[in-house]
Formats: sequence, C-alpha cells, structure tokens
Amino acid sequence: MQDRYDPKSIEPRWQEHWAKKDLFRAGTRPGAPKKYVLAMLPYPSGEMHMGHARVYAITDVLARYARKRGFDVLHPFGWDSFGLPAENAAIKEGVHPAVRTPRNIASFKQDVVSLGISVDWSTELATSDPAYYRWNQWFFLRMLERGIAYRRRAKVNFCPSCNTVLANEQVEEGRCWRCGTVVIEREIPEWALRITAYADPLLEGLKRLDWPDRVVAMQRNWIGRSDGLEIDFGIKGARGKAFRVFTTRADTIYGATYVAAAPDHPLVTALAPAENKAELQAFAEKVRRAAKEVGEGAQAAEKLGMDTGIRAKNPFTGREIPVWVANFVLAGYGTGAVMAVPAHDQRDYEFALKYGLPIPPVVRPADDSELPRGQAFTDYGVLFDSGEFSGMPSEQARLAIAAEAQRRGIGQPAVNYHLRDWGISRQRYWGTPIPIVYCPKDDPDGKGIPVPDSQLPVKLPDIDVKEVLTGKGEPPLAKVPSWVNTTCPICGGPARRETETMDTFVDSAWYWARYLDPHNAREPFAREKADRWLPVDVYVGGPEHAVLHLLYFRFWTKVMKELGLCGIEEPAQKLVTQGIVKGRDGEKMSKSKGNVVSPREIIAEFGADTARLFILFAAPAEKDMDWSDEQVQGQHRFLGRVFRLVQASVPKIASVKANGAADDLRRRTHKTILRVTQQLERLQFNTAISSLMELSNAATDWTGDPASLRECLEVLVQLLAPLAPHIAEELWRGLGREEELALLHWPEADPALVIDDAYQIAVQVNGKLRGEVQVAASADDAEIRETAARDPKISGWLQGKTVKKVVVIPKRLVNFVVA
RNA sequence: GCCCAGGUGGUGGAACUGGUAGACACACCAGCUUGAGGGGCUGGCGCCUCACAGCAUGCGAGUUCGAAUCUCGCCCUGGGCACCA
Repeated sequence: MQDRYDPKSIEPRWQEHWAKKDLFRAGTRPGAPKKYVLAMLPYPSGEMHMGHARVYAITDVLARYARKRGFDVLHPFGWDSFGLPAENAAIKEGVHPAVRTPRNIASFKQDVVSLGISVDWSTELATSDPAYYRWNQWFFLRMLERGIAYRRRAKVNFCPSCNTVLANEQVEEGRCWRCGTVVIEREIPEWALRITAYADPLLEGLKRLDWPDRVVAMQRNWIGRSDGLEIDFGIKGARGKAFRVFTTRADTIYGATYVAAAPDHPLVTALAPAENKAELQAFAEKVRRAAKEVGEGAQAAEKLGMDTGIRAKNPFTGREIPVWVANFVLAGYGTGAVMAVPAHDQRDYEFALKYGLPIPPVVRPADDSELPRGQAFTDYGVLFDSGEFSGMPSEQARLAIAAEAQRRGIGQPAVNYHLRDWGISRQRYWGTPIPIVYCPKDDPDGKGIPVPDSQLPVKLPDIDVKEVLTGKGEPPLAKVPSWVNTTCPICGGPARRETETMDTFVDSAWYWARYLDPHNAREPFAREKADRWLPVDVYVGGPEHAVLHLLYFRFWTKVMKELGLCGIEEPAQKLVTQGIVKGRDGEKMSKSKGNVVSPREIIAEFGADTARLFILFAAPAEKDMDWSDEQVQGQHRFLGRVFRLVQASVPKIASVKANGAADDLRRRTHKTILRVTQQLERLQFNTAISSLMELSNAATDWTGDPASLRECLEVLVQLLAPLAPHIAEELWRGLGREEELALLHWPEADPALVIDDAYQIAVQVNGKLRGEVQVAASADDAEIRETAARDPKISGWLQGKTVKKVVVIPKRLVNFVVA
C-alpha cells in the first residue's frame, strides 16, 4: 500500500488487472440468475462528455453491485457509429467517415476504460460494421415480406440543412431535431415501417413497464389514440357521395352546423361549383405556403376558411349545412374533414364567429350551471334539442348516437392515432444501404425488388470523399455509378440500386439484442441467448429519447417476437433517465458557452473514483445537476480520509481476530450494510455515499475493540467497491485480503446487530417536541409512557393539565394530548 | 390550453408505509497545527432570541394526537405535446 492517496498510480494499475483477468465477462456463471445492465448506445465522438460519464457511472455501479450479489452480469458496450456528424465532418474536412470513426472509437473507449467502467468488451460492436448492418438489411427484408416495410409516396419532413428526410419523431416544433433548421414539406417516395399497426400493443405495453411517468406519458401522448365515430354527411346533388368525418364527440352532432374540410380534400376539388374552383385552389395554395413558412407556433395562425358552395346534410337533424374549407383541418388526420360544432368546440366556435355561422348549443352542464359566454362549452354534460337523445348524458349519448349511425349504415366506430408510420429513407451516405434494386423490366412501376438474402450485406462502396460527399444534390450513393449499376436478381439484366440509406435509429433499435451474440454470422442473434438474457433489466440513458429511440426499440422488439427471434414483448423492464449535467454556471454545457467540463480533465486531476463519486453524490440520478468544483474536492477529500484511515489502522488491526462483540461500531457497521444495500437497490447513490461517509466518520472516532474496527473497515471497503472501485481494490489489499474484490460476495448484515436494545425516543406534548428519553427496546407502551412522564422536562409541561390521550409509537415517540 | 415532474437552510440535497425537519456534504465563521499555493484537526452554523419560548418545508384551507409527506384550491419553475376533430 502506498503512503499517500495517489489515484494516478492506483487507477491504471487496477484497470489493467481487471482487463488481464477478464473479470467482467458475461456468461461465466451459468447457474446464477442473470442481470442485463445497459447504457444507451453512444455516438462515438472523439471524447466522452459528462453526460456519458454520468450514464456509465450509474450502470457501472449497478453492474458491479450485481456481480457482488452473485448475478451473471451482462454489461456490454458498442458504438452508434453511422450517422450525420461523421458525414458532415467528411464534407467539411474531406476525411472519410470510415477513417475518422475508428479513431474516435479508440479515443472514446480509452475514456470509458479510464473511468473504471466494468465492461465486457467481448460484446463490443459498431453499427457501421457490415457484420452488424447486414442484419438491418435482413430485418428490412423480413419486414418487407410481412408488409411491415413498404414504399410510399408521401409528404415528408425535409431538413434542407441536413439535406435529408426526417421522421415525425425527429421534428421538434417544426425544426430538425439535430440542427434546428426549419423543416420543409416535400413529396418524395420513401420506405416506411408500419409502426402504426403496433399502436395498441405499444400503448398497452406501457402499463407493465417500470419506466418514469414522464416518459410513459410522452409515449402515450405521442401515440395519441382517440376513440370516436366516423360518419357520413351526405352531399346535396351528389347521390351516394358523402363527406365522411371523424368525431370523438358524437353526442354533439345535433349542433353540427357546417362541415369543415381540409383545403385539398379530394371531394372539394371534385364537387365544388365551377365558379369557385379557382378561388378554392388559390386558398389551398395559400394555406400550404403558410404551413411551410410558419412551421412552428401553428396554433397562433388565424383561422381562415372559405365556403365551397357544396351543401351537405346533417344526418341527425336532417338540415342542410354548408361545407367550408378551413386551414385548421388537417388532411392527414382522421378523414380530412370534420363536423363542426361551434357551441361545443373552441376551434369551431372561433371559426363560426368569424364567418357568421350559427352556434346552437345542444349540451348543457350536468350541474345545471349556465353555459359559458363568449366561448364553447367543451365538457361533457346533458343533451338537449337533440331529438330522441335529449336528456341523455354525453358519455351515454356518444355511444347511442354511434350505434344509431351504425344501424343506419352511415357510420362506424373508428380509432385514430397521432402516431405516423416511420419513414426510414435518408438521402445520406453514412448509413445502412437499403437492400433494394430497381429493374426496368421486372419492376416497371419502380416498386423495388428485394435483394436476396444470399447477397447480403449490400456493402457501402468505398468512395472518393471530395467527389461524392458534397452535401448537395442527389443522394451521395447515386454519384457512384460502379455501385448503383447492378444486375436484377430476377432477370439478371441491368438494374439500379436504391441509393438511399436507412435512418440510423434503425441501428439503435436492436443493438441491445446483438450484444448477446455479436459475432453470429447466420442470424441476428441466437434464440437461446435471447431466452437467457432478455429483457434488459435496467436501461440507462437520456430522457431526450423518450419518443425517438425508446419508441422505435419497443416497436422493433414486437417485430422480433413475431419473427420468433425472442420471446419478450418489451425490451427493457426498468428505465432510468438520468438528468443532465450542467456547467459551473448552471447552464447546459455547450462549446459555444465555453462552460464544458471534460471527464478527462477531472480524471487527470482527481482520478476516476473522485469523478464517479461526485457525479453520483451531487444529485439523485434522474435530476439535473450543476457542476461544482468545490463538491468535487469534497469527494476527493473523503477518499483521502478513507485512505488515511485504513493506512493508520492497519498496524492496530493487523493481527486481531473477530470476537463477536456487540459494540457500537459493529452495530453501526451492520446497519450500514443494510442501508447501503437498500439504497443501491433503489438507485439512491447519493444517500448510499452519505451512509459510507457516516461509517467512515464513526470508524475514525473509534477507540474501542480493534476487532470491530477491522470488520468495519473491511465492510466499508466492500460497500465502496461498486462506487469507487479503484481505491477499494487498493485498500482491500492494504487490509491484507487477497480475494478478487470485484467478484467477492457482498457483505451480509447480522440481524442480531441491526436491532438496538435501547432507543432514544421523542416526547411530544400536544404534538410539539418537548424532550427525549431513553427506553429499553423491551419496554411496553405503559413503561414508555411512564418513563416519558417522569422526565423532568416533560413533567413540567404536564403539570396541572389533564392528560386526555397518549399516543405511543414504539421506537419513535410518545405524544401526550392534554387540556 | 393539455400532460408529466418538481418547489425544504447561503448551496447540493436527506427524511422508511403520516411520527424528533435539515442526515451527508459544500460554502462560511472561530480556534489549533510555524513546510501559508485546492493541506490536516477541533468546534459552530435554518430564522428570531442572552436564554426560555416562538417561527419555519411555495401560498391558503382541510383531515389528524401529529403533515415536507394525505385531500382541495391557488402561485411559481422545468420538461413534453400542441389547430389531433
């Protein structure tokens, strides 16, 4: 043991020891229960940042703790190495992504190692490796066979800066999630995955997960299921034609005074009187342009509309009502047309007010209060002026009216979702090629012909970076004729490859399953391994993925189950979303603010153990935290104190043997085992560290039996091991122990020592604290009451009063209620 | 507007299923240590008080012997969604 706490010399030594002995390899305890601890797949930037350090500190404590609890632990690592940053850097600097990426990985990996993270590196994978992405292609082909993957021509979100299409989930307030550029709408053919077919299972599965409420709520909102009725509003002078509308408030149908359709609704274009057509077209064009320009804050836009001249019939009142086009009706949701009930829908109300349309109320509040003035009454209530349904409560009327519509054959129950299918085509180079070819002979419509499995992987071609990665024009792969031009798998004639690549969220949708079997060349992973290791027990990562990655990876799991690859419905049982680490100024760390604190710098200065302890101590895992240099030093001082404590104690305790004394220090020691165990189980790392500080303080003050001190220090080091593993190893050997600390079984609390034989209990008079008394654990209520009443401080408060009631809570308090 | 999370000392944060609010740290103050540059040790530290008492967990009610914790109403902060019919 060295004479001074010097992490710089201790830490690399133990990191080397762990690696040499291969201590963190999964699958080495076949009979033991498994634990799969997973950190979200990082993009390999050249250097780890504090957010990463926080994630890995958390997963590492859990992995190390689980190993010491006897679990067979899988704590894997890999790289999300496809993606835009590498490609953009290539455009700027001319360095091929395939050159830059391995350099970045090596550098990042060194950071992970130097933080002391107990990774099983035999699992390591990189998504840009053809051995990995061939299985993306394989999954795509399986989905194609099942109709889950399909080609569509749709309006898509296009980021002009990233020069690519984005999925719905990748647009935030009308802007690109990555670069913040306002997204524009384009109509481009693309490949999409039918995630909407899984909307209900995705919704259902949320109920059984141990995930943070906010993430569950976000997913639920994102999926956005709404239950309602689709019903036809017949059109005057057009027999058999009708505006089909979707409503969740069928109970208000007697108040529907007009139909509002999306400006480009096909029936409007088809049926509007000739004299209105030009104007309608101009209106539609105007709305389209506004939508494009505004992008965000769309609700602020003024409601605009135009009477189409078409007349429809309200199927319940039988009255003729006008059909308007309105800028607030979305072509892509529901049926692209709504029945407008101005008295009971705020949007319809504002619109009706503006254009002078009637606003007849048909639902009144259930409590007989007045209908609100100047706005719509949108709550459920009781129907009136609604024919045979008058007097019915809304909840009931919704169903009754739907049933009647169904009976008359003009409507049926319908469900709508906010969730859209996942468009995965990207007009970029550094991603998985979509395994499709187009043959003019066998595929004249350009639907796409799947590349046969035997030809997978379709590898990315090597390219001249300057020529191909220009950031402009058609997709980069289209500029590589030698790659684009291929032969048709059906006729063998000339054909062209699909030149777009897959969204990188495909890569991260299933990497966690590939970790189980990263070198399997026959299948994505073996079923038996899936059965052993899945689902992930604890998944740790940033909350920013609440509706991106975390939705896609749930979807992918359901598909994998359908394909028989695994038996699980949900990929991760427990999710921890760690808070962000802010800079010294309390602002989010960013290069432009110049407030970035790098883990490298902290490890170099104070060591990995200090960095880990600080990160874990500063705040509960899910909360944001501010960087504080003072607190970092505090943790460094704590480790220094523990180091000196052990060092100074060694001569005193070297030769003592345990003697089973039940003194204060031993009690404390065993209570601490119990508490820290519970705290780690609950992921309360900050209080676990406080408990260790308390124990260390108690040991420092101890002047009693050296045997108790020895046990205390050994336990202290054991409990510290998952949190600050390097110093723990060093001290463990310093105490003369030779076992592999990282695998050595977690200490157990002696039940006899965690129960005290006397307690300090609080004494209250009328609920106010008036004193404390010491009572034996064996004392019954009457004895406790007596002892408390006799206490001089208390008796003063009781003097001359009548005791009406006494509440005794064993081990805690006595409360005298007096008058 | 809707949905989530959260408001506790100078600061980060503790407080088991309602039971001694402020653990553990940081900062600060006083003292000790004559190798003062992020060193070690001892003590103090919610507010108001010399003390006793009193007041304190965003605000206001309520339930209870007893509320940071439960209920209702409001305010504020952070995050998400947002013309979704």
